[in-house]
Amino acid sequence: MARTEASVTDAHASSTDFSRPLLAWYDRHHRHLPWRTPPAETKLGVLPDPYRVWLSEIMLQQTTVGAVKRYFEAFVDAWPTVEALAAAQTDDVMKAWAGLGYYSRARNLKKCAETVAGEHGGRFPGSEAGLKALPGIGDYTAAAIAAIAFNRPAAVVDGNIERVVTRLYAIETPLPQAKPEIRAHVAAALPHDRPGDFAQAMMDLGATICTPRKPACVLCPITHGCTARREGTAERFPIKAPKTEKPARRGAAFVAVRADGAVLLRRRPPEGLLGGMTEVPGSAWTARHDGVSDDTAAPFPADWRAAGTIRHVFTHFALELSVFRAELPLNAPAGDGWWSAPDTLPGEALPTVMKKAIEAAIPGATKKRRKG
DNA sequence: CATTCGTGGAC
DNA sequence: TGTCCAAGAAT
Repeated sequence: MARTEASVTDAHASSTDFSRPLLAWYDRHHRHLPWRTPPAETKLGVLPDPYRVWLSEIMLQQTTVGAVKRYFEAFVDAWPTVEALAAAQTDDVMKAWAGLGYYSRARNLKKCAETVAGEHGGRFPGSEAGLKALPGIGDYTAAAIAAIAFNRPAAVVDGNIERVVTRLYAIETPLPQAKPEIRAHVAAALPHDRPGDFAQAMMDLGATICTPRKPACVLCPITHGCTARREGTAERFPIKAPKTEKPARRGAAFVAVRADGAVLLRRRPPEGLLGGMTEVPGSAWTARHDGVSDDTAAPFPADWRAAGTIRHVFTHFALELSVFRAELPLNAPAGDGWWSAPDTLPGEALPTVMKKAIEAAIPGATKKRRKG
């Protein structure tokens, strides 16, 4: 059944002007986050430190607020300014990032800090174009920093805002096709007095009310102009293209344990999967099964013994890793890698899949001990 | 425009 | 256990 002309007109007229009720809701119900300046202060003209905004935005790319908080605190403790981060050792940055995922973000974070410190006098550009020219900063992050840290009228569009807007206007076009249309709606609604609060209000709304499943429409401050709400179809949006299934890969990992408990590690290539991170020696990860149930792929001859199998799911494939363990003498060579003692192992730049492999061979070896 | 790039929590 | 997916960027 076709929509009446009156309902379309009404929906459009009320939806384009949702910024005021949204901001009023944000003033009362905003989330308290370590990197955020609350609206009571932004309304007085107090803006957050661009360094902290940038750091949080990079960490929050495809990553939940809950996971980011600890890392954010650790980073600002270790490196309080962009100059401090620029002067840091890249390996220390990778170690601090270990476990957060998408490690190209950490590599670009360091490059970006060096550029800002070295070529911009330690100050982040305030324009979207200037920000987007920096490593690791794309459309979303440039707009977010411009709006939040500099109060520039930038149209911020993240996953939350895509969901909110596609529901407000019942946009049937699938993502990412619908992105320009979504951006136009955001730009049309943008309140020029509070662009930073508006962006954060939209994201808070998406994170706490306009959620992917079971949205709390009864609590929504802009439900009045929402087409999907009126039609009872909120949960259908946003429409997304079907995703391809993940292939399986297999491989072997070798945990060499020296007589003093040290473990043999090596560095992965700087680009690509887990680029620049630390690993134990292992085979290639292939779709085939050969050479993973025995020690034929071992980096050197030793008394390799099966220590179990671990599974880990990456973004685009699932991995099954056969883990082997061998005891090596104190004078065993490290080759291209290094021996990491039991007290240094937990602090290494080990991605989660590698911690799982080491844990299979040496339970507890990668756990960080609490002081005291 | 499609792929590649992690991880852990929610349901 | 499986599935989705979270403040996306680079190529």
